[in-house]
Amino acid sequence: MTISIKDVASKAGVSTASVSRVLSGKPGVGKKTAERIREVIEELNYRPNLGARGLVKQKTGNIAVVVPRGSFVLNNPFFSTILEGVAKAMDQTDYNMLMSFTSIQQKRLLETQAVDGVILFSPRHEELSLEWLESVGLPIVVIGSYLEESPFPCVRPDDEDGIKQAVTALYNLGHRDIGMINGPMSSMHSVRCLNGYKSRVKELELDYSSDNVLEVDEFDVFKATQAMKTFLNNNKKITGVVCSSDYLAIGVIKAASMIGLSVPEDLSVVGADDVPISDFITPSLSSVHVDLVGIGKRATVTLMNLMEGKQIRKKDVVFEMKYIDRSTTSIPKNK
Amino acid sequence: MTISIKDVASKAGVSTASVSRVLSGKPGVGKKTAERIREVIEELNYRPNLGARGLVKQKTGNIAVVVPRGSFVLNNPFFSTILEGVAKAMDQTDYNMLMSFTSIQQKRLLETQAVDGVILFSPRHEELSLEWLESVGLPIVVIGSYLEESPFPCVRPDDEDGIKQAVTALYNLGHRDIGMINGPMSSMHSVRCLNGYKSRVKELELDYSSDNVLEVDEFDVFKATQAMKTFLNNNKKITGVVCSSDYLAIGVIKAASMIGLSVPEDLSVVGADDVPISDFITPSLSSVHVDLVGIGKRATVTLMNLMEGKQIRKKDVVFEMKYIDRSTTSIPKNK
DNA sequence: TTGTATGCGTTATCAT
DNA sequence: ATGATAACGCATACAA
Repeated sequence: MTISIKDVASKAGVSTASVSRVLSGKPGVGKKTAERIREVIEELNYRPNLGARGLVKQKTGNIAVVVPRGSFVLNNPFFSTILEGVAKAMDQTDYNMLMSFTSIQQKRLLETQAVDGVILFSPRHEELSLEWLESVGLPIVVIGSYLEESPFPCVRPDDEDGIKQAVTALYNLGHRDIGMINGPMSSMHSVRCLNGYKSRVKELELDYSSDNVLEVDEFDVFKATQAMKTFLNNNKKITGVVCSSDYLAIGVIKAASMIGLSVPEDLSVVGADDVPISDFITPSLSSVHVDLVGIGKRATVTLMNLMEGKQIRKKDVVFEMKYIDRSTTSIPKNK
Repeated sequence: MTISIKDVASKAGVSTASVSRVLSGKPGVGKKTAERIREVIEELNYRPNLGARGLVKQKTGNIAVVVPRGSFVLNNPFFSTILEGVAKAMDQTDYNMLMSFTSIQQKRLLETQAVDGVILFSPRHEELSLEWLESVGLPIVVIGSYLEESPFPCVRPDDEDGIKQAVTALYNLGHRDIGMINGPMSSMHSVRCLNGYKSRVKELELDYSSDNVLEVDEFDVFKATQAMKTFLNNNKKITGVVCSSDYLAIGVIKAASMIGLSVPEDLSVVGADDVPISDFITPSLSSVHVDLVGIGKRATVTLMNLMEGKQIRKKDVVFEMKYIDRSTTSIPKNK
């Protein structure tokens, strides 16, 4: 019993064409008739059917937000903060946000002409194939970088430099044995972070050893914490650690406390990305800040431009990072 | 240049009707022709246009997840954890998740026949009018309770009992001066929590005073923290506080640390809902646990049933809560 | 079993 | 300025 354009047309005594014209604000309809039509629309509380419109215009009016790795991400403040930016920017447009978490959903979403464009949160190598992504032929903007050879515009933090700043900050405090907690190397993000760590450590003429870096999977918080515990136990000389995410940093703090190390007295910890909660927990987390909300907004705007056929100036937009000194870092204790 | 059902029909040398039939797995098509059609579909990599299908079937295939109060919620683990449950359950269905954060978006989404049903995160009184919600005539399930007179099925934590348990736990530890940090009373949740606090305090024959409860708006974290500081300063006799959410509890811990109170030595803190990060921070937060993911799942399943026209047995599903003793609570210090 | 024809709610083209 | 009418891509009632 939905009310259609025909209903308002007949009630207003005009053709559907005219109604459609006033609906889309197109010229070619008399002032008086237009007025009458508007009244009827109001009266009947008519709302156009977006699906039908989409059918003829070949546009759906919604864009897909594709986040791999399951719904886990929702509880990761890194993602949710960027998502906040995406949502805010999207509110400025006429598009709706279609979220999908599983690959089955994602495939269906992108293949069934259900969206006009997609925002893709950087998948890992094994997750979404570049080939398939290209084959769907949709405008795509990726957040957080994917593969080097990806043809899609990308918006991301300068994570490599971020980690460098973190190492430097620790060094300046007097730390000489600096460890690193990283995510899995199947993600470009982790690769970049490791690069940053390595190169800065060498620049500072500290000795680099793979023993000092721990690679964990953030999905399994429990396993990750366990790994950190043994890592810290096996590397007693480490006085400070940099992490590739705040999430991991919070885990390290927990692991440290479990084995009787206090932060920052016994161990300095710095995170990365500076998610909102990092300033909120006690002690507040030293981190390398980046405008995550801005990244989400920028990605959305870029996608809009892409969909309008505009030329994209920068195919790779990187947001600068900045070290924030808070309460999980201090001068190393003499051992 | 999208490929349609006609293309596969002609290439297979059959009518679109037959193609449509195999597509929807309906009987009435020969084994051999069906096979041929399937081959062509594969060959052409044909995918049905969901919009067109929706037009004729009067279904869109997606459901709206309506979260009021802006994208703020994304960074609130309470919401994102429930959302995780919604997403997981949704993955089991053929529906897509359309998220909306602003009221303009929400109106458009629900009015333009863009969705078949909606999951509504409990709005505050002033946000979404019951009248309007009913007028759109969509199947709606609300999460976390809305208005008493709401006709929509609802899934929520037993927050009233949760707060009672929190008060009791503190009492059993020896606390006699127990404060409360609550959200704004425009939300049913806060109303319920206050009720629980009041009634249990009276049952325990502690004296109730409105001076002992602070009402803050969780949106403005900064302001909230400030308010908590002055609250704690003005109520030195309080040795323990219960909070209507873990989010607030984390804030209290920060406020306490700012004015030199240590948790739990000087002040015991209990949260509510037990979001994942609460067990992860240091010291880990004592809280009243509830299966948030389960709530999300349950709401989704209920919505599915509602859309299928099934009779809903329980119009009000409440999930029980259970106190979890962790590290932010202890025996009160003698003053 | 298979095909034809119509309609779903719009927009757009072409007449008038 | 206005109105028929043909698409859009699909499902289905009805014929064959």
